[in-house]
Amino acid sequence: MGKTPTINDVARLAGVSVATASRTLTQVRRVSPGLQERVFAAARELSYAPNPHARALAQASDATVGVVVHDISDPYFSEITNGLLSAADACDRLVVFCNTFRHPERELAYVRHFRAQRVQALILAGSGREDREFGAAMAEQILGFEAAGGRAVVIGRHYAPGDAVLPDNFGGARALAAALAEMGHRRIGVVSGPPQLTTTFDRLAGFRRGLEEANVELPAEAIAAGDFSRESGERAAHALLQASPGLTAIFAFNDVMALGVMRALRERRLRVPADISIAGFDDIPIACDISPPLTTVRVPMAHMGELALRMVVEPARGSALRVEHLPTKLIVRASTSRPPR
Amino acid sequence: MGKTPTINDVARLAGVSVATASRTLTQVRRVSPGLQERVFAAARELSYAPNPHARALAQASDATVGVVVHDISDPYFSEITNGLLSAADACDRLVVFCNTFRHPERELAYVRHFRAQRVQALILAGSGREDREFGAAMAEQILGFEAAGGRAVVIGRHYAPGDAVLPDNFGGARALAAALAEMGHRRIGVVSGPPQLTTTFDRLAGFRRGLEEANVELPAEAIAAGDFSRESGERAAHALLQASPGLTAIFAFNDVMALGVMRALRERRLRVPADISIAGFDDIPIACDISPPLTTVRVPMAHMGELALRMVVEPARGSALRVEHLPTKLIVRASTSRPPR
DNA sequence: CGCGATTCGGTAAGCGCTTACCGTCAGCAT
DNA sequence: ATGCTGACGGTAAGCGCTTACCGAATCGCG
Repeated sequence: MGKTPTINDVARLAGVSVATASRTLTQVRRVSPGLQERVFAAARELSYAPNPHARALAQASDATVGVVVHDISDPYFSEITNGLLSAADACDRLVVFCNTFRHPERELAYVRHFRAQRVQALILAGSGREDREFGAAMAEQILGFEAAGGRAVVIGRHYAPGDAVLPDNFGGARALAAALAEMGHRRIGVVSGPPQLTTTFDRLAGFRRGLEEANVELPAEAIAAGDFSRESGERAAHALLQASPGLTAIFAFNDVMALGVMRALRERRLRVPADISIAGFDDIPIACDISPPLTTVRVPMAHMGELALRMVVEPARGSALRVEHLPTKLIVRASTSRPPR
Repeated sequence: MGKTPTINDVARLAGVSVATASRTLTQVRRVSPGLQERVFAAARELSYAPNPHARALAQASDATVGVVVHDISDPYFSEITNGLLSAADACDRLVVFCNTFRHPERELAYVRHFRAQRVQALILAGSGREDREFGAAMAEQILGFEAAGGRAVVIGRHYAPGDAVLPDNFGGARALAAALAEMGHRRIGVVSGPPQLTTTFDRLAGFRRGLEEANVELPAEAIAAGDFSRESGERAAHALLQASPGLTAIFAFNDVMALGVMRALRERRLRVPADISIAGFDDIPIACDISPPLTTVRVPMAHMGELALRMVVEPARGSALRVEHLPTKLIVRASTSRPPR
């Protein structure tokens, strides 16, 4: 009848015990070639698929990888996700995603959920937060998770323990500052990200450093915070130009906001880059497709995803935390040029 | 010690049997208020989290929703996914994603995987295929899944049984054809999608119909197939202009390819829309942010995702297949205008 | 050729939960 | 009062798999 076959059926058909069937199927111990063959044949004949829950229950852990993402529809995260998924496919792992919609509580809730599910690995793919309380709560979760044998990797700088994949936000922003200064810009506006994110913090610090090194000032009113969404970029640009009409360049902390900034500039009939230059961060795929193509800092997003997945899957070697620093790269395109006059 | 608490611990602490504990926690049968209270208190005190695998094993089904997507980094799918996830969050469901990278075999493999996992619900979020063999194989999987009590929803027209969420690809393309003809275009190029996808089929059919109704021809050499990627759009546009230099408009079957087309036109020093008009399909978020803003057909992607999730989660009423037809809407922006002269 | 060492199958005990089934007892009609 | 019903707790049997443990068979060596 229609029942899905169990390992018992396989064992019976192969004429062996369930132990032998299980062992051949999981390769956990040598089984003589003859029996092995019979078991495989039986499994194939029944088109047997092991019940992952039973397996997870029996061995008290689940091979899937849990991923917590801020916002999957943000190209930054889609790219990371893409890398993650292709690496997962390569090593035959299943990945479960959760979207926090940028709510810290949800982030914690999802991590707790994954712990309950006994996933083997956990990837935090959002930025970390400059928030003591949150950091402590998350650290507790992660430590508990790892204490129970789980493996955790964070993407971006977190105050959570665990292996990490870190893009060089600081260096990228610094290089961009240097480049803008070099072009002759002296009055630069910044559309930053949510202040509590470490990503925002690092990009700002890097940009500041770069400007200092070039002796360019960055007054407080030339900084407006966005939330990494297009709309926020648009709003911030208007605010910025209101407060400091003489800006010759605007740096948005991600490309998505840079798109919003561009739109704001169009509304104000400012030409890019003739009247004002604009730069973003990330180098999302469409950055080179818009007109003018966007100057930005390339973050190897897909690669970060792949790396994170591989780190989480390969066995821990020793107990040393692994931290992979990934370089970012300044990509100068047509949206920036020397300032007018 | 560090063991995670089980329902036994909760029962013991509350001074009841595991059956009572389980029943209070799952609300499956009335339990007297007094005991109920004690169980909840015990669970809270131990910060008990049920083991989802044990639960899935015991009741032979798993509350998570499996989603099969073609390419999560394609904005079309990220938007659907976003809708899916927010609906899932609202009803407290976990969602597992798989990316097929557009390989039909993987699509089948993932569906099989989800069946093995006994997920309660399955969403096929990619386009269907005009492929008899594939359709049959998929239909078999879906039927088997549903026979075992699972619920399946497809997004887009599939040859698979199951509830469906269907955007009006035909109508949208037809409306666009009418609009272009109305503007005066007579020589229109098409960058279509992968020929085996039902989405491609329907958009082409709709566009054809619209042109016929306006007495505009669509010769075979004015159609080039892409694969929904930016690069393919760029290549196809070059091919098209090579073959038919006199085109006054190009319709790309999705916005991502339209971006590629735009780039190709820029390379050829053609102005949009002064020299040539261009239109896309989907209305992905950046469609209105590029310059010129893209004329396109809006597909309610996020809404489709939400709807699919809700359909899959709410109990089946009767055995009638539910099919939700969703309208699409022509959005005319600056990338189209009347043809030159 | 005997004996310990090794290999490899099988038996059975769980993993943590749900739920069929049974027993108890209060409440009610007769 | 008695018997019946219904409500509600508990007992225990799984769900499908892994794996510790045991014992039989095989091997190599002195």
